[in-house]
Amino acid sequence: MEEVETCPAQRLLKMLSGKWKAEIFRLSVESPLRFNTLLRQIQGSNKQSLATALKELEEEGLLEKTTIKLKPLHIEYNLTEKGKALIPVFQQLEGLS
Amino acid sequence: MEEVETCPAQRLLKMLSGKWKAEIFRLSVESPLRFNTLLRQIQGSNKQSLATALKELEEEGLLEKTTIKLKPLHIEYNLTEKGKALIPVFQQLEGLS
DNA sequence: ACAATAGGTCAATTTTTTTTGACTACCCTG
DNA sequence: CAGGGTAGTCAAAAAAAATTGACCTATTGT
Repeated sequence: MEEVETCPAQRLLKMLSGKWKAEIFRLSVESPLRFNTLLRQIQGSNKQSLATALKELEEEGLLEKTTIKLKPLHIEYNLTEKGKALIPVFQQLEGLS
Repeated sequence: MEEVETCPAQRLLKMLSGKWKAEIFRLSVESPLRFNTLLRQIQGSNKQSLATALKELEEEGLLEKTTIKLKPLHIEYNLTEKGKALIPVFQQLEGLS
């Protein structure tokens, strides 16, 4: 399908609007995320959806994936600077809810 | 389906993320909107989608519908105060795009 | 060695969103 | 009174997003 891209905020807005993204984002502000922990934290979600959401947030440059090579050897997702720049946007949205 | 509503920004975010909403919003900042004009302005859109988007934006309290009872007798959609409060949110989003 | 945990992928299905086309009804102009 | 503009609605179809269940690999703990 032909994407025409008129409004500059549209793409970002659409990317953020997936069913679990806002919640993932909110949790990422509190602490680094881990996949299975997230799966347990967000009731009603599922692997596939979380995997897709995390990948898209990563591709958008809002989260970054790090392999922690010590002790239990796991993966962490952290907010990037661009991600942190979105915090006030969420706060404003919450203020209007 | 059971909606659980965890993140407060989620509902608003989802409501704003429809395919044509950002563009409708952007145009509404410039001037009052009229249905058929919008249909011509937003290439690729269609009646049904615009009607749905306008209704949802209205229900959310971001736009208000007014019947202009003079001259050509038509309907206008204008940004409400709540709608105007969203302008800086869009600006921030555009800044990050 | 065995089972559990972590972090996923894939294909198929279901649900939601968007689009299409047909159809209304009310003015206004020539 | 015919044609055009305005502002829609409705049902059906198509497209996109979300969910399910099976499967997979690697690392740990016992």
